[in-house]
Parts: sequence; C-alpha cells; structure tokens
Amino acid sequence: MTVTLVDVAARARVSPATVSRVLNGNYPVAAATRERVLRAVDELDYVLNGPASSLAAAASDLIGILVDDIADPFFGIIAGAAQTSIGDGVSGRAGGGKLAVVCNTGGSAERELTCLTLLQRQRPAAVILAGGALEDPRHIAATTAKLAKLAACGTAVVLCGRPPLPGGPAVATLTFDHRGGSRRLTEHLIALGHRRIGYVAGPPDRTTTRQRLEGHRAALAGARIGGSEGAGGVEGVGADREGLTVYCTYERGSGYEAARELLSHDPGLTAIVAADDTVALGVCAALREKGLRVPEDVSVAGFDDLPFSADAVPALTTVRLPLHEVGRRAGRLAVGAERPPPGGVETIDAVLVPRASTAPPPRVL
Amino acid sequence: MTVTLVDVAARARVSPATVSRVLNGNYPVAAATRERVLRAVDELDYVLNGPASSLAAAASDLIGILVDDIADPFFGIIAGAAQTSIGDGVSGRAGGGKLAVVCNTGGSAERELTCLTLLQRQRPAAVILAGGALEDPRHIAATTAKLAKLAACGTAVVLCGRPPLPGGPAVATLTFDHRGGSRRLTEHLIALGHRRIGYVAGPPDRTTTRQRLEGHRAALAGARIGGSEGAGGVEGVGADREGLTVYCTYERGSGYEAARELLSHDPGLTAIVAADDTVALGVCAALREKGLRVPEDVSVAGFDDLPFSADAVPALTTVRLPLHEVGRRAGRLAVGAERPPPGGVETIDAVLVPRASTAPPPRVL
DNA sequence: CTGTTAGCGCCTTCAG
DNA sequence: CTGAAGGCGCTAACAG
Repeated sequence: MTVTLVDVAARARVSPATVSRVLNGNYPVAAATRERVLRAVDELDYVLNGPASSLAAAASDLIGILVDDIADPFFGIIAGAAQTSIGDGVSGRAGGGKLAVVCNTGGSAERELTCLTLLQRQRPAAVILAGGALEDPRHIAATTAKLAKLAACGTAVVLCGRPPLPGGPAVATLTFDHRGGSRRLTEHLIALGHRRIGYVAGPPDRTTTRQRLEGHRAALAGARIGGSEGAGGVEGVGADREGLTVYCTYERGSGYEAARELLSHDPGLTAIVAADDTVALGVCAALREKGLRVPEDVSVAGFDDLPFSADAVPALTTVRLPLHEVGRRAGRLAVGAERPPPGGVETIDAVLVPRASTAPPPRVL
Repeated sequence: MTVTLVDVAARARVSPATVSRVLNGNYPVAAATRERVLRAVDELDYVLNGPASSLAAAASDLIGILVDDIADPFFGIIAGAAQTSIGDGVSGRAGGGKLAVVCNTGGSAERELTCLTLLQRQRPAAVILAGGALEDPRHIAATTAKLAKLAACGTAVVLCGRPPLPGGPAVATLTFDHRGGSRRLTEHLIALGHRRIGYVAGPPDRTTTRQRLEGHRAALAGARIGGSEGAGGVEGVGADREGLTVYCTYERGSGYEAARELLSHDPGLTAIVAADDTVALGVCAALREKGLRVPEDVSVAGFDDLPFSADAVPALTTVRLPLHEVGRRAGRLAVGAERPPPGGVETIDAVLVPRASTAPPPRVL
C-alpha cells in the first residue's frame, strides 16, 4: 500500500541500498544515479519510514525538549528558539532533518519521568531539559539514572536553565545566574531606600526558586536587613517566620493571592519582589485593588523580562534572562552544531533591568 | 548492550511473544504470568524499543501537535491542554502512553509541510493542526494532500482553530466563530458611539485574519459605516483604501507600529480593534506614547482573551476563545476518547468580554 | 561507486 | 492461555 524504499529502487533501477545512501547522503553516490533516485522519490512521493530507519540505524532523528509548562512564555521562548535553531539545519530533501518536539511535564516529577521514558523509547538523538529542576533527592536520583541511560544509548543530553547533575551524564549545561540576578535586584530596591521587602517565591523545592531566594537573602544580609535569612535556607511552603516570604506557582492568580497574603502579614511593605514577571503582574493587580499605587506606594519587581513586561503599566523592573539566545544555543549543542563550553557548564548572566515599577519608598528613612 | 524483549522473556521464563502481550495488554495472559513478566521488566529496567515496535505494528504512539508559534500563549494554551488531556490516559506502566509532542512551524508554509513530513515518517497515531491556516491555494492543496496521505496510513487528523478542509481527510474539526465574535466586538464599539474605527488585522492570507476582518466589516456594514468593506474582501498587505485597516504579525511590536501607522492616516480615530490581545497591548503602548489615553481618548480592543488581558491597565475588552477547553477536546478527539461532533465539524463560540479599555468616544455624535 | 546479504527488536499470525 | 516462526522497511557491513 504505502511506497517503500524498494519501490523507489525499482523505479530508479538501482538497489535499495543505493537509495538509502542517497537519502542519507553520507556515502558517495554518482551524481547521475543520485538524480535518478531523487526523481523517483519525488515521483513516488516517497516518505522514509522512520521506525524502520531508526530500528536499523539504532538511532532516530527525534530531539525532545522537556518543559514544565508550554503555555508559559518562559518555556515557550526557550523551546521555540531551540526548535528553530535545530530546524534550520534541515536540508529540505528526504534526508537530514531532525525533528524537534516539545513535551510538557506540567511541573510534575512523575510526568517528567514518564515523558523521559516515552522519549527514551524513541531512541532520540538528543534531549533538552529546560527550566529549573525539582530538588527532591529521590527525583534527582531517578532523573540522573534515566539520563545516564539515555546518554549510554547515544542520546545527547543538554541541560538548560538548571544546575549540572552530580553524576553529570550531560553533554552540556547552560545554567542561569539566578542568584546573582536576584541579588542585584534586591540590592537595587535597597539602594532605593526600601527596608520592608516582601518576597513572592516560586514553587518550593525547585532549583530556580531556591537560587533566587538565596540571592534575595544575600542582598538583605549584605545590607544587614531582615532576619528571615536564618540558617535554614528555603523554608517550607507558606510563609517564613516573618511572613515576608510566601510561595506560589508561576501564575498570575497565584501572585495575586500571594500579594494579598503578604499585605495581610505586613501592611507596611514598601516593595514586593516576585518569582517572575507573570507573578509580578498578579501582585500589581492585588495592589491596585487595595488602592495602592505602583510604584508610589509599593514598588514591584519581576524576573525573566518576558516580552509583556516592557509594556506593562508601569513598565516592570525585572531581571533579564537571554531566553531566546539560550534556547538557540541549547538546540545547537543538542545537534552538535556547537561545542560544549569548557567543563561542560556555562553560567548565563542575569542582568538587572530597572524600569518604572520600582521607585523610592513613600518615606525614605 | 541494551536490554530487549528477549532478555525480559528469559528472566520471566516465558516466550518473547508473551512479554509483548502483557506489555500491550490487548490479549489474555494469566495473572501469574503477567506478574512475573512485569517484575522482570522492572528488575531489568526494560524500556520498549519504540522504532522496533512501531515498525512491526505499523503504527507509533506518537501524537504530533503543530503550532505556528509556541512562544505565543494562544498556541501554548491549546497545545498544553491537548498534551495534558492525552497524557492523562497514560497507564503508568510500560504499555499504553501516547507521547504528545508539539512542533513549531513558525507560521511558515514551507516549515509546516516539512514538519508534517517529518512527523509522517514516524507514522504518528494522530496529528493535530492548531490555529488558523494559510489561504494560499497551492499550500492548501499541498497540505490537504499530505493530510490525506497521513489519514490513509491510519493517522487521525484533528483540525483545531481552522476551517475544515475541502476534501476533508480530517477526523474532526473544531473551528472558532471568529467572524461572529469579531462582529459582536465591533458592534459593541459602534453601540458605544464610535464611528471612526481603526483595524489592525493579523498576517494576511490566513483564515483567522480573514474571518475576523469579515466580522468587523459586517458590523460596519450593518451600521452603514465606512466604505472599506468593498466587494474585495481582504485587501493586500498594508492599508486599505481608507487607511483604516493595516496588517501586522501577532507581536506586540507589530501592533505598536500598526497603531502609529493608523494614527498617521487618520488622527481622528476614536477606537482601534486589534488582531489579538498581544497586538492590542502594542497598540496601547503606541497610544500612550502619543499622549492619548485609553479609553478616554481612544478605545482599544483585542481578541482571544489571553491570561494577561484581564490584568492589563486598563483591562482589555476582548473576545474570549475557550482555548483550554478546545485544546483538551482536540487531544481527546486525537486519541479517540471522544467522538467527533456530528458532521465532523463543530464551531466554537467566541464571546464578547467588555472591559475597561473600551468606552464612549470623547464626543459622541 | 554499486549490489548482496543479514539482521535491528518487536508484533502477529498460526499451532498447540 | 502460551510458544514458534516470519517479516515489517531499512541500514550496514561485505563483496565486487
């Protein structure tokens, strides 16, 4: 029913092996023969049978990109850039052409592992894990083991936006300097004169959340402000001892709730730092609803510098992560178009972008 | 090196065929035997070889979701919902488990076809095409042919957010009532008293753009306003005769430019309807920069009701598309968890959501 | 440069 | 309910 390699070979009057060779392009074939084969391919509208090809070659042209939430621009931008950089290598014809696909884990450890297994079945050429990692030790172990297996089967593993793995089966890791960016952000607020600064952290037990919180607390400690940076590091879900830190998910509504909670704990806050820009928008909404102006009454800052942040009213002070650039590089690393950084790990700078949503507090001390 | 079905069979002291049967679950196997096999699978940490399985079964468990731009929340939401609804069916174990993956076309006809071909190689269980379609006849023909071929090989084709195809190889089509929603939106503006209404259309030659523009013009015609709705339907790129319609891409920056162009053509505009919410934000930015207030001086409306629209300042009047719901249903249709609507086509309502960004014009006539 | 020969790992009749 | 055998469509050594 469907046309196979043999059909093409027959039409081009060559052996199946020859057809395979011109399609894969990695073997010398006479120009005339190639022409004939290509013509036959076109005439028959032949499409390679991926499974058969992958079985025989013990490798597929699939590249998986794992993200927490595809509807979140943070991941959308990284994934889109990675896909584009991978797709650019397509040679148009039947040959070449890696297929970059993105899979959604929903931020669930279980689904992340499931996705990895499902991908593993396909014997993918590469896998890119985007975004922060869960810090649950069991999950880390499971993930590491899975990735090691993938790597053992020839799959290139690229980590993007998370710290390198201990046992490091990864080809390369591009990790963000969340800590530094976060620290500079809070320092900016402190320099403006703020002393009571609320913090809306991301989901607990994630590398991104922890690193950003650490940066924030380092800034406070550097200025001898606040007592919430106890020896304990990140505290459990909910609020810390002073009620100045609450946790939420990367959603606008979650930020809205979080801001209300912060305000109820300490109505005297003059600034709120949010886990990311989306959350910051929710924070702004809650503030507005309470009749508080941004930044006159309360300053608000986000993180990531997502596209809409520049257009928000007021424009959001945030920390820029070069998501597009990093996604592009992750894609190139995955296909081997770029060599891994020395040591396999590169830390990407996070730069402070001061805009209109932060200003001195109502009454500078 | 890697563990195969045969290894599992040996360990469980059964034949490979039996292992295959318990993994696929679609054949009677004694409970005790199944247990033994499952244990062996776990102990050996066996992972099915997808290519081999797909080759033998002539079908894979891959489901492809094609989107124009994964970084655009419109697609992100649909794709995410589809993936989730598909993933929910996972039976945890080695069996079951479709892998839903999303592919980016970047809105390019060529890449869309390339992606389809790459997917076609995998012999996917289903393909979901999300978002509006290009109206270029050649591309429609090519796409239709490709989808017909996919369908002929047993791939379920689901169209989501675009009109059904003429030759209809699709299992099901969920299409939006862009026209109706758009018409109601412009009627809302007219009822408010607006007469000079600028229109920032989406990319030309796309079903979505055309349908929304048609709705807009139908509203104008219904109110005997404007002469731009000539017999010609959508005009070429750029501005129409009166300069009241300009085209742009679904990006904030593009909306910004478009608004400036509209204003330069007709500074007397009292309202601007944008192709979507993202574009509307760009329009607002341009207006603000010109010293025009929204909605006091100029009303602005978007489309889609993306999450950030409710939080914009002012909150954006828009037309809500149930993206999440539609994505979920597309996923269910793809896996056969839901029966296709009668006739295979269902039109999804687009409901007007009036918010703060629209108000009567400065001077009602 | 090209043809021939074996499988890749699994599913699926067919027997038992 | 379980085992044995054949082949899915392609690639990768080998020859020539």
